[in-house]
Amino acid sequence: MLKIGEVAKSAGVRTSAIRYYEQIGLLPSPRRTGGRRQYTDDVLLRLRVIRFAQECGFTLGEIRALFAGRRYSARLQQHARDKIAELEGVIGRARGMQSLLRGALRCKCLTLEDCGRLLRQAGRRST
Amino acid sequence: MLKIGEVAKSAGVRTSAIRYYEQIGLLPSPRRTGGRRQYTDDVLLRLRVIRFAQECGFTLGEIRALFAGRRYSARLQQHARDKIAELEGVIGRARGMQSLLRGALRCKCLTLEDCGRLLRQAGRRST
DNA sequence: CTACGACTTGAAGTGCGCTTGAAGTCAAGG
DNA sequence: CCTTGACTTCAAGCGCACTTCAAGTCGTAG
Repeated sequence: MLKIGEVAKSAGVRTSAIRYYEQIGLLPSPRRTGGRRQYTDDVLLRLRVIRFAQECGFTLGEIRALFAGRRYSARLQQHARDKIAELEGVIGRARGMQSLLRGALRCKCLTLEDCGRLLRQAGRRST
Repeated sequence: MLKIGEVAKSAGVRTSAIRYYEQIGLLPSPRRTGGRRQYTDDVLLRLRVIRFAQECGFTLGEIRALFAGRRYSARLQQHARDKIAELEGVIGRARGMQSLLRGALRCKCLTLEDCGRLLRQAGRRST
């Protein structure tokens, strides 16, 4: 059993963030001993997934939905598929921005404006 | 010459956002006629770049820096190179999240927890 | 000339993801 | 027993990226 401080330390999150996650229903409310939260190791895994999903651009609300859904739920599976597609868009945009920046470096107009030719790629596809 | 409303419409941004961008120095303050902003077509290009960069995870502050820097500035070029590298990370994480979701779909534990094996990939590399 | 809508400014409000502060509680060490 | 420090709750505050509101101005159509 881990105290919140230990969890925070080993997960690299602040205790305030952990309490906040619990508050918004992203983490289950753990058993308490004398009012204090007692965590099992599971929470560390869960915090890792949360951080990871966050880094991929998921909001806490979306992550909560992923956790909360019943297994085998068609709606949830669809959500997952949508997200996979969305991430494809993220990747495409990131690649586009890379080539924009690389182009900018090459053509020395790193103010980006006036360098319209770089932006024709950029103009396409919005989210 | 375009009025703010026309710019907003053709760029798909709200006028409030345009004024906000100007306020924070992301868009230059345009010439005014009787107090009203008069834009040239340039602004449309600029707004496209702004939106695009935003979608790639740049903050408005960073985008402003990219615009503001003097051409040929070594510091700016370094910033661009750093960003290119950062985007590599973004792409990697997005791919990781995709395979996490795909794995979750396959193994039917779409609550993501209990599915620790999917997370070994996730555990690695932070930002 | 007047009415109307699109514009102006400045200030306050919004939602997200937390953080910070105040006031109090619990438990382990000296 | 008492102190210390990590914990508790609840409320307020913060930074970002805007939006909304209030009060007033401009210019064009009728």
